[in-house]
Amino acid sequence: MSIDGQLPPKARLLRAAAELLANSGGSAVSTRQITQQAGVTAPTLYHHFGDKEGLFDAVVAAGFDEYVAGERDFAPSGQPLEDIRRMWDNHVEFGLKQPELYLVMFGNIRPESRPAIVADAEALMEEMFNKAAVSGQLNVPPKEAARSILAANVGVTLMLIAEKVPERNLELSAMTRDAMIFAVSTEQARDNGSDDSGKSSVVVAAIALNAALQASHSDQLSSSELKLFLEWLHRISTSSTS
Amino acid sequence: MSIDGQLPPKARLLRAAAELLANSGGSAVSTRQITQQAGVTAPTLYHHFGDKEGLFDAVVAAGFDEYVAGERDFAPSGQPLEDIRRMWDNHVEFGLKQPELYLVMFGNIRPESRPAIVADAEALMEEMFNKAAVSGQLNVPPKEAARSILAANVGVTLMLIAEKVPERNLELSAMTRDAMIFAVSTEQARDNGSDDSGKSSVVVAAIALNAALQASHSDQLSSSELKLFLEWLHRISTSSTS
DNA sequence: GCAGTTCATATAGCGTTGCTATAGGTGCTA
DNA sequence: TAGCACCTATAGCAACGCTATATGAACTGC
Repeated sequence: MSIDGQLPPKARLLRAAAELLANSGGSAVSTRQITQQAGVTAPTLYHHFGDKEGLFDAVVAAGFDEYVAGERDFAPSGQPLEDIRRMWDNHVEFGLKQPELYLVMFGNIRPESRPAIVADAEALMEEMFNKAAVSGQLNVPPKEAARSILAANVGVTLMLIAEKVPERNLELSAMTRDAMIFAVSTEQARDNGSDDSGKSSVVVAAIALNAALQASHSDQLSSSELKLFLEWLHRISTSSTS
Repeated sequence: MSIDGQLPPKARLLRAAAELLANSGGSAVSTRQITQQAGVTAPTLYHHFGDKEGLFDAVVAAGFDEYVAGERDFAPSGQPLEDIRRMWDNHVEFGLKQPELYLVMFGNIRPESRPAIVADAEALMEEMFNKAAVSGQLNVPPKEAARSILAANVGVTLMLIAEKVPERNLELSAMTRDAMIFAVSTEQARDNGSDDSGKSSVVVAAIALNAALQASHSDQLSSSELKLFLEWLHRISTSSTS
């Protein structure tokens, strides 16, 4: 199962490490696995990459190029905030598509040691926020906005990765994304008081009622009634959120 | 350097693990270190805790108690959203005070394996959001709000931990916190005379929901369902919930 | 008081990990 | 051909998580 062919050992090591990482399923990947799959022996790895972390950094660098490509490849829409929204989604998508690589990049956290890649990602996002700031759409400095959004973006992505696939709910991402972007922006489209105010008041009321019922051990309703009742409330409160 | 004294080996192991973890400075802690410092041998560890992760889980459980104590120990201000704000700050403070322990609790992420502790923390926060929902201060379901806020809270805390101490800027936390809380809240609750919040809100919410349902041609429910539903709402809203 | 049982700890060692001291091969320039 | 970098392999070290096995201690039933 080794990677034969004409590639030089260094490239074979990179490729083997990336493949094993992608298929590891969360368990650790050993240097012996990597060198065996690459068809080389241990000293070759350490000659080219110094140590295991060096190899992983190199893999991450390649992964980051892919990440950056995803972050840049859409045409600027002229609306920086819309671009940032897409940046967020690209970030989450990248994390869910390659969770192991993402975890090496963003999940390998140790106190007071900030991976260079985080700074790079932050710079990428700050660059985008600068455009928003130029057009007066920001109410906080771009740097702060980028740091804040990236932190939330990483937090959401990590939480989604930790969840089992069938339970992953991208609403979490969309909601957090919009909340954060709105918070740093100057747009005031919050309360239009227009048509959907009726709808949203249903939602608010249903949510409040639902919570109140769960809080008080309501003996107004039998348990089976209550169950159905709550199910309806849930249907209402989740169906009409737009 | 071993922990002598009268404590049973199990407690000594827990204590040694917690101490070593707190002083590890980010590097890994081995079972040999732990057993040596505890003054026992390896099989004792595995007899009591199964494996290394079991021991760490036990340490985390103790750490979580401390975390929960921090999250609960302030008196409810009567303003749930204000309490949530303090919850957020407690979370960050806990993470910065004991980064290694925090990383074991919230930073040990693997795909599709969600640590039980995350679910616990989420439940704790959801509980608080339920109170906010009761007083009609939420515009999203409490569960979604809790997940979203917790994700952002963890993301911010991890990012702060990764930064070198002198560069840590708590503005990042405050800003993200307020952004998230604002986003899930119904900002209208500001000028409420807070009198009619609480238990009677069941009635208020039920009435509001009732009116809203009748106003909109709700096609979420069938007509017979709606009839029964409204009957229940009537029962609830005309009786006093304890 | 004594055998039987269970719990708790120790001795010794297995297999794997990341990594390296040393040496040998390969291809280039002179 | 000689010399010199560069690259790779053999073999093995120390540390890791973990365990098969055995021994001691404490309690139970008769």
